[in-house]
Amino acid sequence: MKKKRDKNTEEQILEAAKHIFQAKGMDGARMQEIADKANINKAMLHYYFRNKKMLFDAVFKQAFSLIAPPLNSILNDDSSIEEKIRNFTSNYTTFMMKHPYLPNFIVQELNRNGDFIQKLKQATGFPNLDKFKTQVDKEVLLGKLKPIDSDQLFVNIIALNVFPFLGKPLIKIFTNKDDKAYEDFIESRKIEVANFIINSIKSV
Amino acid sequence: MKKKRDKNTEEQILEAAKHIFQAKGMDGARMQEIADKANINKAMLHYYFRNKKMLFDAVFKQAFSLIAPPLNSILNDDSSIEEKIRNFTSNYTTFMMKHPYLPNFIVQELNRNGDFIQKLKQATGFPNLDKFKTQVDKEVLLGKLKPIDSDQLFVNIIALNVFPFLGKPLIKIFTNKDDKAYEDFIESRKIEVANFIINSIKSV
DNA sequence: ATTTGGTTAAACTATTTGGTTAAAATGAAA
DNA sequence: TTTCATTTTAACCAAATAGTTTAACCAAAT
Repeated sequence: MKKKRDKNTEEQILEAAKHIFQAKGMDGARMQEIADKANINKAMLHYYFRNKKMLFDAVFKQAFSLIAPPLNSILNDDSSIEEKIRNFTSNYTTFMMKHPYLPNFIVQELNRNGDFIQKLKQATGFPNLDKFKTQVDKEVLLGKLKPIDSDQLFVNIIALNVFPFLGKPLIKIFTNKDDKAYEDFIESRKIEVANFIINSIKSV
Repeated sequence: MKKKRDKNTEEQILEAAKHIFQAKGMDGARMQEIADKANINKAMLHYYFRNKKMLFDAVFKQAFSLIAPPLNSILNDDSSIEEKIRNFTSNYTTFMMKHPYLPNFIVQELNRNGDFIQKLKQATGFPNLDKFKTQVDKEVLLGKLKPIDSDQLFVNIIALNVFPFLGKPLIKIFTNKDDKAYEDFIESRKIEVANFIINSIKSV
């Protein structure tokens, strides 16, 4: 009467689903392809996750949980804005280089399916900007930073760090880079982007 | 023996296909849905465009042609880098506000289908960065700009202008904005982003 | 009026695909 | 060894979907 619950199978499915969904999206992915990748009978996908939507949600939630908490912790530590920016830029680029499909996957599916961003907001570790915003305002008041709206600054930081992964194909043709050159380019952004931002906002 | 060729039908199809493909992507779009939207028999889609792939390509090519040539002309006019940045930021944001699905559509499908970016490069009006790059290098040498790699600057400009549209759902929850607030936020970026960039790169 | 090339609609086809089912295998506990 | 819940497999199924075919339609040319 004891459950055996081969945790391994469930993980194999999730791992395979992650690959397929991230590469092809919800609509482009095929349940059979996921099953094949996991070396498992297709019925198992339904046994463990009921249907495609729920399997997808599980994958998405896991992907989002990789991104959000670290962002949250950087945003809320006790360092200065300048340190936060340098820290974030370096860490996130390093992380994204290891998970290049992630940004596109999340942005894409969020644009496609608006309602399920609401569910995410409840999740623990969902980024909270309050501290960051008051800190920016304070440093502006103290004269450490030039006047800037904290939301604008936040979006600028994210944009400069995330876009290069979203727009990889565009960047490669526009700037005539092969894969190696692109990788070097990204690598150097770990510090270049931080400098670019600090240059712009730091008081002289 | 004369052809009647109701040009209108073809345009209706393209218009409907544009809407559906941009909202749902290649995989999520349904030929029947496109036909319904165009108020036309599904067989017409195949009569005019042969198959789904070719219809999609036509839509994509048209979308890309909306984006690329204006970028090219701004990049290659005779104004200074600072003017180019202000000009581009304002014009592109205005344009994107009228076509909010466009950036996501292009980025998405380019990431999905790597090979057809090659075809685009042949198209006339494909952006050429040479003049922009030499101009940046020159202004750096003249001391007008602080030292910066022209590719990095280019990507930063694009990132700051395009990301806010790609990441609309993310921005809305992270910064707690409803649709109106988001729109105001974007509107103010028409000048804020240019200031942000100029602040960073202009020599003091 | 008839022919003719191009256009449109309706019905149809073949295949793919998400999901189901029923039976077989597995393995821990009694 | 028997029992019995849990896990796995193979065969199915119904709906959806891209694409095809065939015949009707229409406007202009003869």
